[in-house]
Amino acid sequence: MPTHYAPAQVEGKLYERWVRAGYFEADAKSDRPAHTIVIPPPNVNGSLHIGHALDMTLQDAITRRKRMQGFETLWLPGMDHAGIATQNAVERELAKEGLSRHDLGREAFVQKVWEWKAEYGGRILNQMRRLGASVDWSRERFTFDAGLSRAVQTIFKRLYDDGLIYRAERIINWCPRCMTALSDIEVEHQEDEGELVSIRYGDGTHSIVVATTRAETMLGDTAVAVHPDDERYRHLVGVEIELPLTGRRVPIVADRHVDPEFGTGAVKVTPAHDPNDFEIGQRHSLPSLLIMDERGAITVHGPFQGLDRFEARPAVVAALRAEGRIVAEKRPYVHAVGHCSRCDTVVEPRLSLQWWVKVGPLAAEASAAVREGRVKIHPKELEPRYFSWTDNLLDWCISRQLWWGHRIPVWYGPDGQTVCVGPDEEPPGAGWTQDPDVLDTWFSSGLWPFSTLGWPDDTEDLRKFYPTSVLVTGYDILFFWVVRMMLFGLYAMKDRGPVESVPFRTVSLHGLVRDKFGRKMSKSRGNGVDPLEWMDAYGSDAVRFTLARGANPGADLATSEEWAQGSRNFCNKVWNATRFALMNGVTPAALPVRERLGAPDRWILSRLSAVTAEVDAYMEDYQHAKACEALYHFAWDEVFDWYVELAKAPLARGGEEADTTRAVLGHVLDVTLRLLHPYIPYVTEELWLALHDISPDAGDETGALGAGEQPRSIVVAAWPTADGSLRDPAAEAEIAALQQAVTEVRRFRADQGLKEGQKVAARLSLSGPLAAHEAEIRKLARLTDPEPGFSATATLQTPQATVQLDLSGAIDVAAERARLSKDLAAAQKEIAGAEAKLGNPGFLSKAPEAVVTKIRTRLADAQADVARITSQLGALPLS
RNA sequence: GGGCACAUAGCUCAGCGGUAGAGCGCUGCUCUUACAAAGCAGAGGUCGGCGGUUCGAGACCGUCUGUGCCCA
Repeated sequence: MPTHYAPAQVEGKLYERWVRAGYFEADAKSDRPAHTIVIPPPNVNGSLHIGHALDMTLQDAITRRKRMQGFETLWLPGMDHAGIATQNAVERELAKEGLSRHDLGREAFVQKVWEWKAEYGGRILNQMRRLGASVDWSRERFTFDAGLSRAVQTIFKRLYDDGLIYRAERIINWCPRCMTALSDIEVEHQEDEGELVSIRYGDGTHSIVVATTRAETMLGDTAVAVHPDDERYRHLVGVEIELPLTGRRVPIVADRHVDPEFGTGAVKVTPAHDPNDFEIGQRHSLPSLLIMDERGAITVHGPFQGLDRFEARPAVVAALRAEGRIVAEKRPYVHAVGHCSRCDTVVEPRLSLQWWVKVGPLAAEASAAVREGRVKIHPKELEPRYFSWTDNLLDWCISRQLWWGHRIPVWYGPDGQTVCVGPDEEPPGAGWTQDPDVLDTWFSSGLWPFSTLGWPDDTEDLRKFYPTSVLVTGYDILFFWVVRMMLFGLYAMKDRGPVESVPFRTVSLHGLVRDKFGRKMSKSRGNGVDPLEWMDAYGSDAVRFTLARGANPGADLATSEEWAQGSRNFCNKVWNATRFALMNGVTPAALPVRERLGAPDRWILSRLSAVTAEVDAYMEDYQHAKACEALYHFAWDEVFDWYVELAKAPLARGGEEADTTRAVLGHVLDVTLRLLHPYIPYVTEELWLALHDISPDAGDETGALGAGEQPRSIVVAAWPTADGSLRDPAAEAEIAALQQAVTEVRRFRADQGLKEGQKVAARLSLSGPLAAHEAEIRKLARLTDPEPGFSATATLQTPQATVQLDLSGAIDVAAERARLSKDLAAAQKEIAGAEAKLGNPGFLSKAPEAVVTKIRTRLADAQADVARITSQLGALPLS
């Protein structure tokens, strides 16, 4: 075995072996209880970023533990078709050849996208393999597959027939670059610098000043609105005034939604290009004038026709200025502007005929499922965020003016008829045309927890694996994807009743991965990290451990290359500790009877039992950071640093004692590797196979294990359960005293500047159970037996040990005095604190008995420390 | 403007009513036969400010200041 773990040499080999053995494939016919996770489907055109790596690591850890626990585990992989992003990508390709999708035509273009997908799509799935994701590849799904498309058509038809999908003309978010409608959540609001221009409308008789950041929209104004109680304008309500540049006259209307405090208290009303203005228009039966085409160019006849909206804006302002209409200008004026989340183009609100989901009744169900505890949001602190969405959802615009996506299954007849076609129905014949639009990608990924299992058919998979057990995703996805799945799952599965219709029993939310200073990763900042580069440099396990170790529920995690290095170091430590064991002939064996175990054995087994219980509880509660932390410290500090050091002597002595030590070390390593496996699967598998003397190349791995069959991989080895009978407080106290004595001597040696290898003669006086450990203390503290002429030049004390040392010369009295004085001060402070409490009648009468006892013990210990340290100080030479 | 978080060691974060913790970084010393990707030892914090509740407050309540996020 090499002295360092080399991830690149084992990862690929092991992953292939796992897949070949079928460990990750779920069996719907199994009678084991199911544990299901569906992956939040990444974009078909995406590649693995650090956030995916975190999300997948956590899902894999959960899944691997459940698999080891004997659940029939399904972790289902797949991707979504990412309508806008994918269409954009292919259009960019076409543009290089000077072509647009319109040159190809709809059918040929969609075919082109499929070809593109076959060639470039799904890169991320291979990257998941590298990460070690134990997904069931036989069940890989794609939102645009035939089966999932059938699910989309089915639910569309049902919702349509139930009156929950309708078509209506409303203001939508329009992206003039993508040339499609967007839903509210696909719009990102950013603070942009713009201008606020105040314009005087009207003429000599009546005039009014309005302010706007979008001056060009005045071409589409059909009114000016003021608040009905606004004294300043009351006399103008009902009057028609001149709209500059257009030759039109528009009314002044009174509307309660106008804020009289903002600006002049009068607002221009452009019903076709602003959601609030549209509402005002509806209330006052105002006409709506569309003044731009789909690319955002002005369509109004006159000097501005054909100008892009951003060219038209200054042109309109200039024209107004020429007429003396500009009353005030504020520039720059910072305000929130909506941008397309796909291409960052400024979104244009636009009156448009689109398809909508009536969300109200569905959202009420989604809200109730969480309020009634049928679905748990973890951590609970994020529940308000969930409710803030489900309780305030507006109707969802689901149609997109794209070609890549599920086409809306609605046909229009020659005489204005409309028919929605179900999945097994024939479309109507000649003279009918299908709606040209496609559905929002989220419409299909909202079905993911059941469409992937074969819905709408009543499949074995669906019966076995739905509802899914837990959904693991970032809190930033809560409001769109999670809520969508809740809406659809509860609706599509309602026949199963309230408890069984939920898409998942728990939503486990993690945070965002940030840089080492806690800043958001971004392209402009250049602080993003490529998880693949880290995998190359430090191994997949190191990347996984770094992410899992930082994953506190619902909280962002800062990460940096140093921490990946630290995780790599940890993996290497595990490697070398196991390597040590193997070099000493350790193999897992039955634990010897208790009588044969020494105190170190009983101590480490006791700790193992405690840590097993702790880690198991943390993982059950999705507290990965804490589970990793507990494992890290147990493995490194306790097993590798102390137990392995204590094991060296008995191993060297040989005989039955060595056999016992080998058995205990083998057991502890075996369990520790299994506990670590969900987080660092590769190195633990490599070592576990070595420990069990199984060749990974033998090809003798078995899939589902039969009764009594030995696992040939840690992947299917049993998850450890804590053996409470191994708990041994006495042994823990005994080893703690040993550690205290050893550390005290080491500390003294370091303070005195003694070389590490320099032996020091010492006389030990050990009390209680510690008396049995003189040899261990001498070895670990590098103390030799006193020789004739021994002269104690320094004396060290711990509660159970007195160590006299012969340094054969003067010691550094000042250093020792400084040290002892510091300890003395600490002990005295402790006494003062304890005495203050015990002298307080309120404390004695009101504090719980256990706390009072604890303080009394602490006082006594501190008093003993003061006595001991004082005597040590007194014994020091004066100079 | 509305809402929700968060302020603890140099950095990033745990702790959430009864002795201030971790990782990294830092300071010494060591190639001690698993590991220098290591070992040993150590330094470092009036837990953002001010009030309050309590026998007792990083922890609970109020308030101020600062930061972040979501929505408008």
